[in-house]
Amino acid sequence: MLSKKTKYGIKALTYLASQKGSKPVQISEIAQHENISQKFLESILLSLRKTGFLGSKKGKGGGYYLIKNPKEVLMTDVMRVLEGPIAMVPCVSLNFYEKCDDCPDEDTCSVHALMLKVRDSALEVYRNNTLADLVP
Amino acid sequence: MLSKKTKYGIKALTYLASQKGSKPVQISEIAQHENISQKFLESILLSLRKTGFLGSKKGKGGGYYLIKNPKEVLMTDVMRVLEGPIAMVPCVSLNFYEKCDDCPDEDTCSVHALMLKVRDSALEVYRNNTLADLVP
DNA sequence: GTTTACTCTATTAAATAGATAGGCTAATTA
DNA sequence: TAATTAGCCTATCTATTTAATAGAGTAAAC
Repeated sequence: MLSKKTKYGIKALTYLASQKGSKPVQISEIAQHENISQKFLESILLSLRKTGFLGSKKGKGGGYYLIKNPKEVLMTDVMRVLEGPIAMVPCVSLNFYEKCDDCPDEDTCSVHALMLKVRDSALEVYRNNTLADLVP
Repeated sequence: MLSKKTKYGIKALTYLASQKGSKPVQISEIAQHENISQKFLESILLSLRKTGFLGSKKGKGGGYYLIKNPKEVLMTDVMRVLEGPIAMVPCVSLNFYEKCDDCPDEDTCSVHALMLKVRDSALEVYRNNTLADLVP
């Protein structure tokens, strides 16, 4: 299940990507336009700023803006920051690998084998989609 | 994240599929071989029986056994029973569709568009894998 | 009729998601 | 410089879900 954090984050990013100029957009405007709890959105945008996707400006006329060109923002990166691992199981994760404590051997594990394929197929989708592709 | 229920369920199914004869296998044997809490496994196998994947036999010499040929058990069906929807968002689910209450229009929703692609790619994997493919 | 092993209900502990509250800080504008 | 605006940060709370566990009940085999 996709978390609301990720859902809201993607919506906010595409909203920013759809802006004409590069003027900062206020949190309240994004929250209203996308039907998101403003306080919750605050924390999401903050983490997107800390991870290098967004810049911000304080005070009157302030707000958030995209740092990169939407065409250069891979959904792989967005997903990893917002949702965490793309793999459904840590033992097939590229960026968040962890060994299963119950599984004696990954090479003969049926779950491992299946989830590896699922991860690859998801990765391909995310790699082939940038933020620009999501703007309607 | 894949739930342990699904993980254990798949392991149990592949263990049963790897059996030579079609004799019932006891819960305790599966639990031991796959490092699964026996009580938890009990409830999982029960639900797999109720959904038509397994048969069971009570009393001495009893246990669980596969009802169908492993080659005819699509992972799509296994996943839906154990994990629930394959889609990461209800609004792109084939079998568990639900409208998002916050989203005014699916056709212009960026999350919807992306998750549709992810669902399709996952579906393709599950459709092209049967239980037989998972046996090492 | 005793043993075996599945069946069912109930309970509980832990983790996580989602939301909310409130004060702080920096920048703008008058 | 004072007032206002809007992002920054920390803390807390509740609901839900997951995973595990306990224990009594029931059907079949021998």
